[in-house]
Amino acid sequence: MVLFDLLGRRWALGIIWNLSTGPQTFRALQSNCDSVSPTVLNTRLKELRECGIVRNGENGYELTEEGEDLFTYLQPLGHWSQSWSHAAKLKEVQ
Amino acid sequence: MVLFDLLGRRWALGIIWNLSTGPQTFRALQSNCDSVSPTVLNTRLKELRECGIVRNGENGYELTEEGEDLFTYLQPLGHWSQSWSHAAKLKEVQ
DNA sequence: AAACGTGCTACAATATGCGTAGCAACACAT
DNA sequence: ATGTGTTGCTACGCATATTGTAGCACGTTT
Repeated sequence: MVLFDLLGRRWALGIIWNLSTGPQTFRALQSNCDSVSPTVLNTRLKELRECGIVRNGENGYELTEEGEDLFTYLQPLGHWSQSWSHAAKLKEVQ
Repeated sequence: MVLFDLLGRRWALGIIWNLSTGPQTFRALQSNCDSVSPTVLNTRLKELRECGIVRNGENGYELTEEGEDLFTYLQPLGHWSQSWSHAAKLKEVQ
């Protein structure tokens, strides 16, 4: 339940998702996340760092081993969301 | 990304998680979610219903087929979170 | 009728997020 | 050394979201 509290905050999932493609600078991450305000981005990064999911490495922010691990469990959601948004759009049309 | 926006709202994940154990009444769900305020619970339920993840059935609120499907992808996160919170606690001790 | 549980709303207080501006530190070129 | 650029990040005021408490309207049971 603690995990849901952490992930159930705005942009937490998006940040992890974006970092899965590789290390990014603060600003790059910001623009990739639909221009989140730096205030929130910094807060989320701080939380995720404290939980050992993200770290500030050589090439900017990146997922830790635990973060990568978490992402592998998160990835299936991406596939599901595609078919889901597809079905949702079909319903809109009706 | 739309999915992350939906799930990245407070209690959205918790609601789905709780409903996975079976249908629940509004109030039961509320007390199981750490006494969320009814305002938020109702808002989340409305959103989740509009997205076809949750519905109001005979025995109270329950997951739709799509909701159940989503949960199967969510479930591995529960396992991961256990080992993760364990590791996190170990770090606190240090 | 009285008592209960149901889903849900109203309202004020608080927390959280957003958007903009801008700082300090560093790199590099002029 | 002075400008120019990028970096991570903070300050601040405003907007939105969430919380907590109270209570309504409805149906069922007593």
